[in-house]
Amino acid sequence: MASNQAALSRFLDRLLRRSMLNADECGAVLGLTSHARQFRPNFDIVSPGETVDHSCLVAHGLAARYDQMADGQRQLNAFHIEGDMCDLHSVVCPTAAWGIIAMTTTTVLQVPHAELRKLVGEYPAIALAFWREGTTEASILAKWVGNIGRRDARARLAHLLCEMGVRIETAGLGTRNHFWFDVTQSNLADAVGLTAVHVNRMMQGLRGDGLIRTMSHNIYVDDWDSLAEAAEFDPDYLLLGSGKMRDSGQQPLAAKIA
Amino acid sequence: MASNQAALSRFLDRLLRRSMLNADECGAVLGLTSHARQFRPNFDIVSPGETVDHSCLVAHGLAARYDQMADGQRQLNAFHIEGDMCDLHSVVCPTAAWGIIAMTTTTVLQVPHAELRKLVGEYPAIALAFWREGTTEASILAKWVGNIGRRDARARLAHLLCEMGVRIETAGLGTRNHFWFDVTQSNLADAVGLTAVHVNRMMQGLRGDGLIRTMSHNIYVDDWDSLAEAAEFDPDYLLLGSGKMRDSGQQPLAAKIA
DNA sequence: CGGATGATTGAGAAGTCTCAACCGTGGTGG
DNA sequence: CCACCACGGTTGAGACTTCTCAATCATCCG
Repeated sequence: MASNQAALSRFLDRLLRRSMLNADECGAVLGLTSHARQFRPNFDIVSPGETVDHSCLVAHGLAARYDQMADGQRQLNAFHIEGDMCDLHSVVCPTAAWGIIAMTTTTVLQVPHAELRKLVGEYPAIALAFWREGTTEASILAKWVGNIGRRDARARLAHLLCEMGVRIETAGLGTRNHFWFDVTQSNLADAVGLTAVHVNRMMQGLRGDGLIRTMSHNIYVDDWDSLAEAAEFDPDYLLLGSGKMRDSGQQPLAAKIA
Repeated sequence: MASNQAALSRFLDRLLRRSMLNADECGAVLGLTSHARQFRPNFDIVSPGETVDHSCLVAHGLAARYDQMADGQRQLNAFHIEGDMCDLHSVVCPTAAWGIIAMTTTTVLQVPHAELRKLVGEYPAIALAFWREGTTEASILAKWVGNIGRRDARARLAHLLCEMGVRIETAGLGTRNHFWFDVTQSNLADAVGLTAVHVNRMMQGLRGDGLIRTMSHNIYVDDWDSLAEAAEFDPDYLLLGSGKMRDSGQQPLAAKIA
């Protein structure tokens, strides 16, 4: 279970990025039991409409949440990197309309809802930390709505690359200037609401202008500032700002220290 | 404060639609204190990036959450009808990247975070109900991503009208066949990622095909089935399904009864 | 070597945007 | 009470982005 521990530790790190938890609470998170499962690329981790009794922690690989259209088209609406509990909200809403799919070969840890509910019941600060994670998800989704609704193809792609770069860097899995992002151009198209053909041309544009290079699913951002400018990227919506909160004390950290 | 009570009651109804709360918990929600404020159309209820110490309950009117682009373009990513606490997540994330704007003349009740935190600390079931509300928001946002990313103009508008119809009907503020929706075509455009001109033509199309009629911001849906079909509308994502949950018992209602 | 998958290219079609004008209505000031 | 103004809805024409379809190329793997 060594690898399970490593993944739980990543998950805890993610929680601690936005919420303060004390030693007991951290221990409780690390004490979660889980069952590892591996998924091949393009296989469903959770099928649309499925009712689940566990949440999925991405231990290795890359997963995405998606919405399926009647004509078979697909729209991705989130990427889940290592340490993300992609299904955390299923604790309170066990039947979701969306599905979760493995982008690359992906190992997930299935954590029983019963255990998560127990945590939430025993530690109010964890309940609020989980709620805060959900709010972060919503904030990212809202940004995606704007990105897809109001930006052209080039900016959409640039924005997605900026987001993934910052998230991966924050999670300690790479840097914003070089990270591993194992998606096909067709997947990218499904994420930004474009066609694979058009994504191809726009990526050529970004490469041609010297903003990025791509080598076998490694993204090298050679000119971060220009990429961020093309994307109108402002990381505030990732809610990584200073306001880390301690909920048992019912006070923001800053207020508590003062 | 009679009108404040009415609004809190609508908010409680909304919570009870997806979560089971006992008499104490209901009483606690209804006992929230609040300060009413009125906003004229197109005025910010919450400005982008603002840090707030209260949440906003829409008591009368219509509000929308939005993302502002650098060139002044705007993308709406949610509508908030009467009884919606549009800012509930600000309890755990007081600084949001988005703004909230009044669509029509709107009265909101500002509820201090301190009170909401107290509720959440005292009643675990309320904490989970709030988390569940946030999850619902995220589910709707995810659907919007798909709607904007993967559907054409006509379907996007049809989907928005279906969503608002069902939400308004569920909230008891109208029916899906006739409801009040006080937005300009320009607002609609900002919601579905189109141009006001194109929204105009598409609305003419929906009217011309006999699906809807519009009269001074009243929407009459004359052919719901066709509208839903044009939209590929499936209300599951609104999470209004049967699975109402009682969280103190840590069991879904169905399981508890069984 | 053969086959599969993903990236790339080209050309024409379609959907949506832009700009500019005009119309209808409700509110306002003289 | 009326003229005027502002705003929102409507229309037209041309431009531009993105899509569609189909073919070719490159790489990986058995």
